[in-house]
Amino acid sequence: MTKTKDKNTEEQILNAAKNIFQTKGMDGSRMQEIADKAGINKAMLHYYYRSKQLLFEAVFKNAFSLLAPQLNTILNDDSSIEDKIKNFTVDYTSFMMKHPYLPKFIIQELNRNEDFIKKLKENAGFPNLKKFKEKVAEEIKLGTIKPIDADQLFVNILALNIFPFLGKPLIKAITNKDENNYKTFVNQRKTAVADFIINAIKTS
Amino acid sequence: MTKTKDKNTEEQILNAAKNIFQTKGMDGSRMQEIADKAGINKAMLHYYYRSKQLLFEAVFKNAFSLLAPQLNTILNDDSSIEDKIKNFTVDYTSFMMKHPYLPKFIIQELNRNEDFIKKLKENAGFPNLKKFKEKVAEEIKLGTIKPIDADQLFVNILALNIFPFLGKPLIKAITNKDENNYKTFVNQRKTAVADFIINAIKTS
DNA sequence: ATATAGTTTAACCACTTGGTTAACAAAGGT
DNA sequence: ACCTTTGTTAACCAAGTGGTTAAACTATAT
Repeated sequence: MTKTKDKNTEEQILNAAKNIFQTKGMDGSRMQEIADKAGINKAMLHYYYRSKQLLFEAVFKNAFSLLAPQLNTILNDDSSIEDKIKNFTVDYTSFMMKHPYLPKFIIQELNRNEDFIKKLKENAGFPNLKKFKEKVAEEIKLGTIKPIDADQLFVNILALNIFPFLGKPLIKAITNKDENNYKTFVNQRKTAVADFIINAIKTS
Repeated sequence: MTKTKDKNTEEQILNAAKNIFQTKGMDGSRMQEIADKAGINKAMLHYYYRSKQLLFEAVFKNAFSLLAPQLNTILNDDSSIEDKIKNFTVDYTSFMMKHPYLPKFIIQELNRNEDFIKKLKENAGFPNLKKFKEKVAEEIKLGTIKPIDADQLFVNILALNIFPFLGKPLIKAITNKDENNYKTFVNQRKTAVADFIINAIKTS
């Protein structure tokens, strides 16, 4: 409905496609709806992107290329585990509050087509756990954190940060929060989650 | 394709519909495909369930009625927070390993149609946090656990337990695990997650 | 046996879907 | 000016979509 003007057609289409695909998913989206939102003829979608599948892939890769760097910061920098967790939790949550559809879009579409991730894995910049694992091993040896499997720790960090954006309708219902309460709740998690994780792993 | 015989038609349809809807979602599922899997004529779907929407709702309610009791155990029993967490983590993960599509199906469809949860909320047996909150407050007062917002704790528990079933393709790719490794990984979480949470909240 | 009600099917229908086409307009180079 | 390339549109198309129908089959009661 609302069309964002003043851009060249190709970018216009990509923006509209982002909007529709990310809210409705591949299966729930219609080419006509994307064309309408872009304010152009449906044939233009095919002129620039050939098919729904290719247009979708353009949107998906674009979305994933926003998520991956978020993960890489925690994985590849040289700070302590504690700092990694603190920074990641604040940064990731702040970022996702600006792009609330991103996590569900990526998770949902990866579940729909598991082959998709294979292509992404070949890309440079795909998240790699090597350095993170070394750092965890090092800090366990130093005694600053308790023994824990690095994969488990990584998944825990991810889970605590991503889940509020995936399970929002369920959480809102169970905890009886309206949109505003929920926003406050998620904001509090920026520090609450970091504290929680650090308490769980730091040596007492 | 594979049809499970020896049941009355209505149940046959519901089983096929479960199978298709839970793997492909409402938008990605076709009535013809459900009919094929049930081994019956497509008209029978409408004979017994009137429309795709109603058939879907039958499947969804059925699925949610499996999930809700899982949550209620942790919320409504009288055991200590520590025992709640230990039991829930083992029980929930074991249950979901048998029904791996359930979490993504429910989360995805709740995101697709946020109104849906309103109907569910009216149902008796919809998860309620009252007793859990009281228990958390009590243990904080007693000093057995550190001060923490009960909603945050609840979401943390949920996140750590559910996320591995939502983000499986992503986690598998990042942690470089095949199907078998992943199964082992999730199995280890039955105790690892409980320990993690308890470490995070117990008073030192 | 025969009527009655419930069950099942093949064929059909209107509409939507992704995608194509042919004609046309705009721009750019010569 | 003229031609070629690029961008854009309305109209169209075949395949698929959820849903309906009328006829046939099955069982059960009378």
